[in-house]
Amino acid sequence: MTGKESVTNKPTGQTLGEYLANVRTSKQLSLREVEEAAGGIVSNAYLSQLEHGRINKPSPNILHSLAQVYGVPYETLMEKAGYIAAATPDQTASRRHGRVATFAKDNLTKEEEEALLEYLAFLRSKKGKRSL
Amino acid sequence: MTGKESVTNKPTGQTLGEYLANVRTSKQLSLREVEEAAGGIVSNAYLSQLEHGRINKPSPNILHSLAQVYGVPYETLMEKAGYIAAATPDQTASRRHGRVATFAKDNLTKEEEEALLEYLAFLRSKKGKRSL
DNA sequence: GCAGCTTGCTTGAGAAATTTAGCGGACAGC
DNA sequence: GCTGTCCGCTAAATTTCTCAAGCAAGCTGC
Repeated sequence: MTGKESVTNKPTGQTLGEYLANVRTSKQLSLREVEEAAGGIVSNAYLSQLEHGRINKPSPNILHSLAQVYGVPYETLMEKAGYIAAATPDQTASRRHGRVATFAKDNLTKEEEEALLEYLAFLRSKKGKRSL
Repeated sequence: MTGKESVTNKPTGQTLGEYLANVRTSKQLSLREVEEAAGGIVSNAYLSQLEHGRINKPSPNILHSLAQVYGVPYETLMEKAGYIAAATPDQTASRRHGRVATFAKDNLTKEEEEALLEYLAFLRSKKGKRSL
């Protein structure tokens, strides 16, 4: 499609539904077209409910899909859906981290690590299976 | 209800629930700890249902959150939840770099990862109890 | 004009997902 | 002993989401 982004939307007091409806009509897409463009992740029926405010908090993956299709920032939708509060333009992208990665690194003791390495070696030595 | 269902130690056939339970216990996290670490995106109650296979298709954002907290590849969870058709081991191995952070030394295949997690859980279960 | 077809949207029922509130058990401190 | 807190779990209530219609409007050819 022609990349015509003349969608002048100020994140003012628009609800999620209003906003979505606005963007869609601006781009002159039908509900069914959006459904298709989203790869079926949102049904046209569901979109309708969304635009009419019958659903308060669609799950983030739906919003993500719509953000893609509409070419609007994901954060905007997330904010309007009430997942992230307010959002001063400052903290849009980098919210809180730290905690998440903590577990990632590991809490293996040395013994455990050795045992696991050994076991892994064992696993690999007998690798002859072809399943899956 | 106390389904002792086949605890086949065949790592390949782990369900989403089994896998999640496995990872969590390996890391010695309680349900409520995970809830907290995920920023409240998954409730402890929900996690419990998840681990017991009472939920078929948790939404991708939940899975993503858990993947972050547990440090396991998102794709693995997505696949186990049935969103993407099972990838061949080869594809999975080379697909991305989020490999098991618990054991980042080696490049583990998905099967190996599962086997090791299971084994680790086994190791720790013998070793004694949690001292909090 | 009006049948038949298509396109855009809406609706309602029902199946899932997700949250809230609460249970009984284990364990520490008093 | 009690008391409080944490654990995993579950039943029930709420909400999201899907699916199968339905309605109105704009065609087309007759």
